Amino acid sequence: MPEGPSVVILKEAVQQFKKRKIISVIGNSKISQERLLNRKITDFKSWGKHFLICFREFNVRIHFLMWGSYTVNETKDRPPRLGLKFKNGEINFYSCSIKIIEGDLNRIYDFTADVMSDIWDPSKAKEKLYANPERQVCDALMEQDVFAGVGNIIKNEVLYRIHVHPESLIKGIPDNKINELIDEARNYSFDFLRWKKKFELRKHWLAHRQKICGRCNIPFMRKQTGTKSRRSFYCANCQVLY
DNA sequence: TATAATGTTTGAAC
DNA sequence: AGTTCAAACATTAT
Repeated sequence: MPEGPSVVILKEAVQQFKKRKIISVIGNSKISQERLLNRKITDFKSWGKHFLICFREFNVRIHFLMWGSYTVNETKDRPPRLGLKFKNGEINFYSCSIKIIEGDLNRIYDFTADVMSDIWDPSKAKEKLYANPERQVCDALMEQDVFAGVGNIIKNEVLYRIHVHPESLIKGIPDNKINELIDEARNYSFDFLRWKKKFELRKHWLAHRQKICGRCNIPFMRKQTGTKSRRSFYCANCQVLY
């Protein structure tokens, strides 16, 4: 369930529990369950891939890592890591990482770095990119401090869209391409959101897990790239190595 | 059935 | 002391 747009979908799915009191807490997470019991949720927020349940004096951070999932008003056939019940329904979180964050979220998170945020700031992203000119673009795009919410699917699709080879160094990429990179990181994320809501995300993949380049009609490269060593799918012909 | 994969943190090893 | 790297976490589609 990982990338940023999926967390936005979750946030929308739980709006019915905003301002509601938790009447039961279950789960095998290490966090204190009694801390949540009888507390009212003030808001749900997200920062990149982080889902945040806000209370008056603290927050619960949920990270789904690679295989985490959730259900709303349903259960799976195994105990949740955290399950919250309300008078009007329930949310269950499975195989995720859960942490309490004390105090004000703005002290921890820079929401202008979240590609899905209303206050996303592309100029700050650009500064952060140029602060590490030797970095490969495939690593830079996945850097959560720069592009919070971007994961491997978005990385592959963005680089294909803008015809840039994943192993290009930031310092070699022309300035107007850097602008395109930043714009598409956000654009594609919103396309991802729209398609995922219609359960047709995969249908629109042009690079991720694809075998043939639709533009050149030749086989895609598939390689672990960058220091993060994540899979890149790219066309060695039409994606330029800068 | 075995494998690989939308991710991150931790702590050991160098 | 700073960097690198494997392990751990745990699910599901292919």
